[in-house]
Amino acid sequence: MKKTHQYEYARPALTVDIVVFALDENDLMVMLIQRDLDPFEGQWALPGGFVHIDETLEDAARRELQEETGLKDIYLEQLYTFGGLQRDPRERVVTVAYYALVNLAGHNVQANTDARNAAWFAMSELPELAFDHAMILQTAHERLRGKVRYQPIGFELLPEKFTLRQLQHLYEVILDRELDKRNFRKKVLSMEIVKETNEIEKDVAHRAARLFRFDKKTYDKLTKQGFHFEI
Amino acid sequence: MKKTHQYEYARPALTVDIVVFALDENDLMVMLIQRDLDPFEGQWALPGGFVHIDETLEDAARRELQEETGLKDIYLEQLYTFGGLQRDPRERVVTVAYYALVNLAGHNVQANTDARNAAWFAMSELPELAFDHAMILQTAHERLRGKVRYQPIGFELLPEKFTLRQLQHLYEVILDRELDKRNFRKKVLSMEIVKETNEIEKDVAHRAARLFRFDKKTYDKLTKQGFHFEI
DNA sequence: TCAAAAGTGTTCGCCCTACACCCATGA
DNA sequence: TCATGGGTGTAGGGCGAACACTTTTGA
Repeated sequence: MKKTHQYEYARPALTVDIVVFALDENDLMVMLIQRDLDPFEGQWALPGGFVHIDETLEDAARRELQEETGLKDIYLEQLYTFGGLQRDPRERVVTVAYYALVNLAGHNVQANTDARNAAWFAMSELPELAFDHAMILQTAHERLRGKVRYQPIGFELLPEKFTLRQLQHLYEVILDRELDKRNFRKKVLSMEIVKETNEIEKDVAHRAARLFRFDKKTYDKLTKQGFHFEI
Repeated sequence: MKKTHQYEYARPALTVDIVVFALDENDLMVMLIQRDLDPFEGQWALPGGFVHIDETLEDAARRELQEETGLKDIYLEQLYTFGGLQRDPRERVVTVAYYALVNLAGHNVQANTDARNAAWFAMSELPELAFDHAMILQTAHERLRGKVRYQPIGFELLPEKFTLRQLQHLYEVILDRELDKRNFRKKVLSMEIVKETNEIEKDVAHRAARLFRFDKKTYDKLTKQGFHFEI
């Protein structure tokens, strides 16, 4: 790196923080880390950490996620950059926040030894959060609510094969309102991006539902033709 | 500031860049600055600069805008944060991009002496841009196209009082398609957020159109009641 | 009186909504 | 056979799309 800076002023520190969402039976869940260092020692916080000089922002977010929670290869999207002056009591820290969506069943967080301080919390039963993480989490929640309706990102919260009831439940939890079963099915199936498999659910004490999967290829093709996903 | 950093690694530099949009008779315009320093000396670039240690990101964006273009008190919103490793040939620079909307008629850029290197360009006739600013501009353009349809931000590009034809033209330019005059008027007027004034346009060589204004108070009230703007 | 843009109404089809019953399966 | 959720059809209303003519004004 050349030493030809125009400005030699003090620089803010730069971090990433990640809001990881998942879907429980009944709740939207978020992954939190219990801090083992000051400040806010013992309090819960979003996973995250400093951006290294030789990694992109998304790389930093993925690295921190893996280190702190064991999660990898998951859907990740930039959320917003928080630059308030008093975010961190130690010094000026600007953080680029990301949000991630995972399928709870497919990722065993507890298996990772580094993740012993990580845990899932229901959005309705959150602990007090360190720093301004409550605000970041709220921003992420609003973004998810808004975006899930016009981008097919909800599928990231489900296993590869899912029932239409599961999909409907997902929207009901995120949008926080009930949907009509018949209308929901008609709408989803009329878009051709959710394809029937010939498998059915297992181990249920009643008629087993058919499993479907999201057909990304068809979605991409239709999108190029001007198709617009919307629930 | 206490000197208790956990990490003393090299830090990326942090800047802000701003995409300022305005509306000409026929085109969407963007404000660019001709660089007078290396790198990219003489090339056009987005206004922007380094974030000071004691100012928020938005404050930095507003300060740079005023210094470089003379624009102030305008609509400004965070766009995206760009953190690629090779954005700046000198060193690692992360930039928080904003976009701004201004009413061309209301802001005389040329009046500001510091803005002698600033100029408006039609989006259809852009010069080559410094750094990764072409990508930032493209991202801003996509955001504007997407957002203008479901948030009443388009009014920021018009004078306080405007004709429905002007408003329609705005949407036609940004969305890049023609709209039906009758349907457009019906839709806009059926939402009660655009109010008739009793003034008419001046100095036109034909029947003068009535002037309208955006009623933010009513918009906020309706929004609280669940109303959702959409064109 | 002409040119140029302002301003207005109606029909049609589609999609969203609301709503109730039969079906398949495991216990 | 019963309990549980899976799965389907239809009618009505509202909204967006398509479309053409009259009005007003200044030149």
